[in-house]
Amino acid sequence: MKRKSIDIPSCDNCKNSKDFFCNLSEPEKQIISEKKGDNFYKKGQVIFYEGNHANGLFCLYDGKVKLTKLGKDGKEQIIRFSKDGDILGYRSLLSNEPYHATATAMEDSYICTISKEKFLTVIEDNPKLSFKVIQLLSKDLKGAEQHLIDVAQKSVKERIAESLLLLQTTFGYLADNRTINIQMSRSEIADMAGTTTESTIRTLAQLNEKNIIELNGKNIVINDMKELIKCSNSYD
Amino acid sequence: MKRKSIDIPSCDNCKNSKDFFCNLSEPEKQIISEKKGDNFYKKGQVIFYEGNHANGLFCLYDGKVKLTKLGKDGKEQIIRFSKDGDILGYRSLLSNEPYHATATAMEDSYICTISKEKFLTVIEDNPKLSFKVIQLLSKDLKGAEQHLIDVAQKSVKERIAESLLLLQTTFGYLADNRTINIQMSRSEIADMAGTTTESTIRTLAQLNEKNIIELNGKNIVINDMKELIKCSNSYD
DNA sequence: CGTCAGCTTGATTACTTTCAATTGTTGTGG
DNA sequence: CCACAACAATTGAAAGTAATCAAGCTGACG
Repeated sequence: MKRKSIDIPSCDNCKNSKDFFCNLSEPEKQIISEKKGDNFYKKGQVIFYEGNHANGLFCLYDGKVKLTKLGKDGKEQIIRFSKDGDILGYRSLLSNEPYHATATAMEDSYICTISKEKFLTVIEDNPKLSFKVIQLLSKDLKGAEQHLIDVAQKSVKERIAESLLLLQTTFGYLADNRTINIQMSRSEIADMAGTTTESTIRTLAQLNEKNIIELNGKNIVINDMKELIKCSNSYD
Repeated sequence: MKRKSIDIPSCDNCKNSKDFFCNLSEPEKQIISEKKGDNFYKKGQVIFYEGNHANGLFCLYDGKVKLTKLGKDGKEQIIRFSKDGDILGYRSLLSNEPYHATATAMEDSYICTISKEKFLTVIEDNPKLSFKVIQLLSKDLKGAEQHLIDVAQKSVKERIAESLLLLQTTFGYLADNRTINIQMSRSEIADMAGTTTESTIRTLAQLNEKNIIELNGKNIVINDMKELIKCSNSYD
């Protein structure tokens, strides 16, 4: 099994210390970082399953994760992504409910685990951390509601364009500044846009035809961002 | 203008004191309840508009409210409902963003307003209130994600059935224990299910045909709950 | 070099929307 | 109280969109 060669996780390098956990006092940081579990997840490996009980918080040190929910006839729907510096699983943990979605590594990832107890200890005495959680939830909720309205009202073509734009804003470009920095199968893109693999393929082919995007296997290059936005019919 | 004859709002009778604000100390309750604005909203009246700046928290004493977002070509999408004892507008207030949705009274309603400053003062020193907010957001997020997957994967018939079920669980029945306790136009139901008015009418007619529901003008009676659930293809 | 999974394409079918026309309801002013 | 206007609900027919089904194709890998 090949591993990405990255530094071994340390909270000092972790983007989360600068963001989510930035308001922690030194003792609090100690509590969080000592004896945290840190794990390597291979591409495709599941971090937690929808319906399972939540007993920890996941801290994404490096990698890319998709959150999916099972829908009608077992069809998967991608509801959100996480990447370096994101926190995962805080919602189920705080509302004391089972995970509502399944988290899967989209590429080899390093993810640390913070136990429920430690996290709750720290958050109880730290209103600023609560506030961070509120902000995260607000952001997720806003995203979910926007996604909802997109799926409800847009055509397949518009949803595919929208999905590509979301992938770009979420994961950015490769070094060439043109290729979206994530590889997904056609069926994963379909799960994201809420359509079928076949329709996804046809739509991507159309966009390729018009030189709006360029397809290199699983790499997708955005040639004409302006036109892609127009295709997505964004109204915000 | 006719008004529903209800008691004038008092925090003592308000469901929110027993729920959202239940952990407040007496002095805190004083701060919140003194000089709060309380207002009557006529059916159809807008409480706040998408895009406007948030400067207060709304406390729904009595009534029913729909939250809508504008989508493609100005088509409305209903994203959520609020009713007696619900809090509105906390998200935009806490994340210091403009309202992301428009709130409209679906029937005559009494809604109190708590100023931003007062609310922030109280929440800063009250972790339990923060936690309440986190729980509300979690619940909304869960609902939005479920709604997303429903709209993305279900047929119009399933979505209409689902919408009726949601209306029932949200607003309950009238005294007869069979009629859904809310009146909506066909186009509002369409905005909820993410379809057109015509399709909504046809689908409701079908359900009526099969004696699963009964249509009395704007009143909808659920005759066969079991079958309606089956129609909605609920998988949870 | 064969196999398997993912990708692609075409044809057909099913479902929804759209458009147009009609009927029904409600509120208002005379 | 009636007539009218405005809006909501309904119905039918036609057009469009996307899903489904079936069949090749391709590339990675043992």
